[in-house]
Formats: sequence, structure tokens, C-alpha cells
Amino acid sequence: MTEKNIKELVDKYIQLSFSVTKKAESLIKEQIGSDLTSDQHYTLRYIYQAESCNSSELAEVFDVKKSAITAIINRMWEKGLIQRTRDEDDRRIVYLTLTDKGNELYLKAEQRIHKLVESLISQFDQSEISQFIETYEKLNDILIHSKDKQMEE
Amino acid sequence: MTEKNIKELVDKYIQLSFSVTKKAESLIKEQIGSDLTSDQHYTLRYIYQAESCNSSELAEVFDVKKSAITAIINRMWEKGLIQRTRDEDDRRIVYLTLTDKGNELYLKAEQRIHKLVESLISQFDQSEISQFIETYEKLNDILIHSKDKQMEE
DNA sequence: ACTTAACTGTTCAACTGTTTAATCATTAAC
DNA sequence: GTTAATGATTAAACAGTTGAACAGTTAAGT
Repeated sequence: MTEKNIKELVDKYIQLSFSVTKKAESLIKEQIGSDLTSDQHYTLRYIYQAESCNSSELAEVFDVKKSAITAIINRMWEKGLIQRTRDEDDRRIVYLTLTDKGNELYLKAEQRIHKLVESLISQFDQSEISQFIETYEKLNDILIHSKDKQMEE
Repeated sequence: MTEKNIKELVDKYIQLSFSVTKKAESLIKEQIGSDLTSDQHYTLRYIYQAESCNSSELAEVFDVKKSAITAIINRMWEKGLIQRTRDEDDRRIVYLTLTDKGNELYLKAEQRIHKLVESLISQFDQSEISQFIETYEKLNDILIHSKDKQMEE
């Protein structure tokens, strides 16, 4: 592969990455509706899948400071979507769990997102989309590894 | 493809999309440094590539209201990165162009991002990455089409 | 046991980015 | 020549973020 080809490939990837991310985010926002912001939905999803978690964990996953998590959790707590429970053994830790309302709101939005993504995916061959996701997964691993390597420095 | 397989594929894509986007954004932020935010860098890039553009165009590309663009341009104008020039024929239109400082700052960050992406891409077979980008491009087209279809409704 | 250090989470001030609605200046349409 | 429409801005309000300071709790060292 020539230098020029590599540069073009990289340019194209940077361009596509920006464009796809923007448009996907925009479509997802429409599925979520006005009850939740994107970040709030992502937060609901993480807590839903983890069943229970704490601020530090969320801060690491979302790659923001803990104070940012406190702020977002506060807003969702005020809306009655999230509960806080202190650990009895280590009273520093605050467990975050979804309320019934939070659960319901998450599932409603997630179903719509699921339908959206399914309709997008259905426009590809099965082999093409499988190959794509496989590479995407590999990229994800490489990105995780890149972050870890930076931590060591 | 069974129902179950589709659901798993969709779940995986949603999961990966979130994870990859977060991590890539985080790595890119590190390349940009503290002189610029991500959005400011994206703005510089768009104006750099377009050579000249106006607020409405940016608002459409970034999928935000024009007032949001005004705000971001104001901050970058205060930093001396962007110039505003009124069109002589239609004095409503304000052309946005990069100052030398803006140009320089953009290129410095973009070079680092380029190196980052190149080092990521180099960890794949050429055929794999070509196939990936091809599918990514197709996905981008589909997303653009999805937006257009919504506009018609 | 007491002191110190480390950890979990919060508060506060300052900032970026966003939307909504109102406004200004300019151009287009009739 | 008055009325639309257009391009851009302003102001208020809010979500999200950081950085620094802090409170409460637990762990470690001695």
C-alpha cells in the first residue's frame, strides 16, 4: 500500500467517523424523545445492564470526572428515574439502581432504538454486516488497549 | 437468520457503537490538547475543507440550531481563530474563514489525529480495513437517506 | 489506639454547547 | 412600497463538563 493510499484511507475514515457518529446520534435522539437526553439514556442503559453500579464505575466508563456523574445522576434522581442506596458494609459507596419509572422509560426508548438499528442493518447482506461488526469489535479492543497503554505511561 | 441472531447482532452493534465512539472521542481529545474542544476542532476542520462557509451551512452539517453555531463561532473568534466577512452582494450572509492562527492550530491537531488513526488502521489487514470502510460508507449513505426521508414527512 | 493516607462521593464556580423565542438587517415578492 | 422570507444574532434557560476543595469513611502504619 502506497503512502498516498494510506493517507486517503485515513482521511476517509476520519471523515466517515465524524459523519456517521453525528447522524446516528441525531437519529437516536429522535427515538429517545424529549423525556431523556442521550447521555441520560446511555446512563440508564448502563445501570440497567449492570443492574447496580456506583459513580466511580460510571465515571470510568463514560470517561468523565466523578462530579459530572453526580450532576447527571442528580438530575435523573429528581425526575425519579434513579435510586441511591448506601452500602451497609462500606458506607462510602452509593449504589445506583433504576426505579420502575426509570426502567420503563429506558425500555420504551431502547425498543425504538432497536427497531431503528434493525432497519439499518437489514439493508446489508448478512455476511457484510457480520464482517463489519467483527472488525468493529476488533477496533474496540484496540481502542481499549490504546487507553490502557496510555494509563501506564 | 433467526430472530434471536438478529437481536444479538443489533445489541452488539448498539453496544459497540457506544463504546467505540466514546473511546475514539476520548483519544481524539488527547490529540487536540487543551487549546481546542472537540467541537471547535470539528468546526475548524469543516471550514478548512470548505475554505469558506456560513452559519446556516454549519448548522445543517452539525445538525444544531444556527444560534448554537453563533455561540461556538463567537468563542473561536474571540480566540482569534476565525474571521467573519460579510458578502458584498447579499449583506445578510457572513462568510467564515480561518485566520492563520486557526489554520495552524487545526493542522497541528489534525496531524496528530492522522497519526493516531494511521496507527489504529495499521493493525488491520488492508483488505479488512478496505471492506470495513466500504461498509461504513454505505452505512453513512443509508443514514443520510434516513434523515432525508424524515424531512419529507 | 492514633495519626495519616487513600477512597467515594459531593459541592461550587466557571465554562462549553444546546434550544427556544425574540429581534435586527437585508433581500425578495407581490 | 409594503409585506415575506432569509441570514444571523441575542438573551434566558438548561445539560454537561472540569477543577478544586471538601466531608465522611475505611485502610494502613506505627
